[in-house]
Amino acid sequence: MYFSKAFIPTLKEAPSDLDNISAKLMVRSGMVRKLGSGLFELLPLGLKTLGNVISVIREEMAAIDGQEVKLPLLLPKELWIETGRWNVYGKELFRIKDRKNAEFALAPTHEEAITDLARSFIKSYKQLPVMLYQFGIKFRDEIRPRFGVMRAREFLMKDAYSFHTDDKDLEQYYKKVYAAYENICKRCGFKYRVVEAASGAIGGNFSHEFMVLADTGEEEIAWCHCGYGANSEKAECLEDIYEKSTEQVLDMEEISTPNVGTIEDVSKFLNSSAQKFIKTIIYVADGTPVAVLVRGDYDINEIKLQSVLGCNELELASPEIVQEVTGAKVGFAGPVNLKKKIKIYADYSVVNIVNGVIGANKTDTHIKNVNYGKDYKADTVTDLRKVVHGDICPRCKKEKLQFSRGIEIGHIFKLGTKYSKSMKATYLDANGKENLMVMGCYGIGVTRILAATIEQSYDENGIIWPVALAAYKVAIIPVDFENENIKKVSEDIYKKLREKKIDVLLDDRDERAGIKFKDADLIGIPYRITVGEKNLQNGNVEFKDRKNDKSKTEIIKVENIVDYVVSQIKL
RNA sequence: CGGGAAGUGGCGUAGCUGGCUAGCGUACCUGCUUUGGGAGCAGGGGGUCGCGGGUUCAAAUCCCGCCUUCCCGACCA
Repeated sequence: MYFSKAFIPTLKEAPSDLDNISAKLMVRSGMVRKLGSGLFELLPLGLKTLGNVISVIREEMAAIDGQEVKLPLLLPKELWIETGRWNVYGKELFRIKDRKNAEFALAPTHEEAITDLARSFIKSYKQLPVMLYQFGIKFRDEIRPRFGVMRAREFLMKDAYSFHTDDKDLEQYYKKVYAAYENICKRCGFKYRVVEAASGAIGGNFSHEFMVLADTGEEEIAWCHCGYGANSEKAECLEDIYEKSTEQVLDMEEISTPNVGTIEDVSKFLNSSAQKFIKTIIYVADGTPVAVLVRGDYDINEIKLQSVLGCNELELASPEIVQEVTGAKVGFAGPVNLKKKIKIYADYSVVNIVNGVIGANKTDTHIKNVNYGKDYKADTVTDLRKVVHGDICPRCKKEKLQFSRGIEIGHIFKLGTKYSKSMKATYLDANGKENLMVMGCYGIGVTRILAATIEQSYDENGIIWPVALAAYKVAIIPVDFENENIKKVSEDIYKKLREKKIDVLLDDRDERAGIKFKDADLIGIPYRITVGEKNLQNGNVEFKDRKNDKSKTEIIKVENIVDYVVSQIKL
């Protein structure tokens, strides 16, 4: 492509409504334009780069027998009613009506559609396993679109779904997908980490996230040198790490604590530490209030709680409900003498507290010297808190957990029969018996990969694309395109590289060399050939790797440059 | 949804407190000079100052409403 004919509107300054580095660079380099909050137009350069990401993914999917399909974006409500997600998915689901007033979902994901497809054609165990995937637009009415294309309301996802006869077969295939995803990460040049994750609204009980490491990432990863890694919202806390104090167990005593509701206030008031506290929080799970206990210096992990409760909707109880359940204002709840009988869920951290402090379920009153077993009991004691710095790795139980930030670019799930059950997707086994298909699903944020790559690979001049993803692998910069000799040599190199099937951008614009260098750097073209008068007099051109400092260039003979570039690209 | 900020040529912005020719940088067009890391000079085109209403002789500026965007907290590839 000749630059003068290319639609690559680069900008010197980024528009002020962009927040992070990758969004700014994507807009400045003319890859995308922002149309509205969470809405981006892909321009030729962006689409061409995205195409390279798609090619990489497609090859890896083909390698594990994935077959590509294309499903509608407009999905009938009925399918979503079948799985119950029409109601569960919430406000994030775009819902629209047609002229007949029939309702549709703008697809945020495609489990319903694919399961419907599978059940209509797959009848026999002989047809299994099968994996179908697509590159499809997804719509999600995000609470807060952010970070350019990383959290957009409309984005491109590669979503894959596999169908199996049983768990064992799924397990084997899951491992293959895992490996394919690792290949994709490697080919995109990512520094990444695979972590255990919570599965959220998609469902299932087992999943892995592929995290691209970047300080600007939205996710926090907890990991250990022993190999353990988990999304911090999923990372487990051990049961037996809480020492039991040897102080003498005392009897409960009510104390007046007027207007001191928060843990901080009460510990000051009692001259005690937050570790003595049993924080009691009232939640409403699918309409039913529950009490949740955690040690005062920890926080409840709502994702763990939701999974323990097995509920669809979980929210903090309103002050009215707290009043109704405890008989006191917010801030004075405790597990002893709850006014209304509700289930109590306790985190491991509270059990060993000796002579603890709790709310008395009476406004402006606390109780001290509370002991588990003697004074109260929970219905369930389990892991309910967030991990914190200093926690021990739950796997090796030796080292402290490390924390990093990451961008989630892929997520793979073992769905089991969650969807095949609700949608009655069955097959006949060798004995003629009907069974539910066992499913897995596997997503990659394709547009997000572009942003994630940039977050990991840029400098003060712009993007540095890995060769595999770069829209143009080589930029040819004639210092003066009016100069016949320079022009001839540039065009000659251009032609020869094109013959080698290499994408090249020849900057034939009537601009000063400085502008051409700046644009090539901004766009992030991995290799640059500069054709200038001085070097040409000696039969040379200049070669530069974008990754290197600008002073670091190589002088190459004109007749060797094409082969040299080809050898560099293959490296 | 709650809390904060902002909307002025393509992009970045000044002007708004204290109403009265809408300015600067950059980008764009023309010409001359320049020519290896975002050149200089001269000339030029482009803005219903987010939208609607109000106050006023007069509104980018003051008042009311709406819309949009961004930032901080509950979703997820």
